[in-house]
Amino acid sequence: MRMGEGVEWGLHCCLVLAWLEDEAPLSTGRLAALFELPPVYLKKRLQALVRAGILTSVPGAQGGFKLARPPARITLMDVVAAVEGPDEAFRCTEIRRRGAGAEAPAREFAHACGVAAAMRRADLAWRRELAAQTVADLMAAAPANAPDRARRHYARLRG
Amino acid sequence: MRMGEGVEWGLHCCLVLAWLEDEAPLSTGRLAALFELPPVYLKKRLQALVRAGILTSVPGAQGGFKLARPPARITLMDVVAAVEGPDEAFRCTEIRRRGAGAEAPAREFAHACGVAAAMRRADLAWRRELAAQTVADLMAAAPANAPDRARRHYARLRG
DNA sequence: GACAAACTACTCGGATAGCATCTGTCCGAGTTAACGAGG
DNA sequence: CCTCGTTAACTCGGACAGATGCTATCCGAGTAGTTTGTC
Repeated sequence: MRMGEGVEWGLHCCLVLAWLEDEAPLSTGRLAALFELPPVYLKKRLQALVRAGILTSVPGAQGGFKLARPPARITLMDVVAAVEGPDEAFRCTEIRRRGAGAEAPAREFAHACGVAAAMRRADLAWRRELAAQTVADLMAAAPANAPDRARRHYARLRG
Repeated sequence: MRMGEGVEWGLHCCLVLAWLEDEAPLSTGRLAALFELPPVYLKKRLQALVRAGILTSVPGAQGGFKLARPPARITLMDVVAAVEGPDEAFRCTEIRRRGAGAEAPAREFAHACGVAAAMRRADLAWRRELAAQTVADLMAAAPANAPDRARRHYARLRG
């Protein structure tokens, strides 16, 4: 059970986009250069964030990406769901109905499987924790000089 | 980010092993027949539970698997970690050090990356919820006649 | 100098390989229980 | 009746294909800003 690296990329990109909001929009190439990431593949991931309504894309020359709403209103849950998909990790295949369960009365399956319910409880706790943290919180936790460093590095890319 | 079906299989098998404790050990074939699962692949997953110390295997004729300790002392976290591996879903690749971060002083990386810390917080909430539930809790939540049905179905397999 | 057309730079979306992991199967080695032969 | 060796059933561990999803790249289509050409 492993999470793709697109989540890490997406969150760091949201952070940079929040710091360099006045430089917006930032192109894929510049954004990729800030973290030495493969530009084309990063673009694919950013497009997922656009589809989810977290970023907006500006086409044309000097185009790029910018945040669709203030950092305080972008939760980590939003980004994870956008990149990894909305469905939960555990998928119940209802094996309780197979084999020995085949002869059980149908009403016994009216309520959810106990195993699935337990896994769902854990999944909800995970989602609740992700939804409680925003990109603004990440900005507050970052080193004080990180924004300036990103801004300088970005200016060098433009020059 | 999807979890393999081995977790579902493992939990249901632990449940059956707890119900039919006096019939132990249960062979892979019989256990697989109770849920109509591919026997050989199920065995591979059960071996993972043995390596984790959740089950014990009895070799030889009339051999099979049984619980290594009482159901109340087997948490869902134990089973998930045994089947899916112990490492957490989010893996920080330290992209903060690449590109713009390359010129930052080394001491800035002494504490963990904010993004990784946030994801870790959610992961811990997930693990805490899994560790708080045991196989005994699953037994209590299951339908009252499910154990008897499993026992009858199992007796038919032996006959 | 003003306007329009062509041009450039960029993004979007899909199509396409390469790779890793998950799913599933097979086989040989080792272990135990049951059975049978011999004393 | 007891003992020992053989047979059978089972598990363990690893080795080996197929399927699925993730990583990564490329190309054509569309859009906005810029440049060039014409009046």
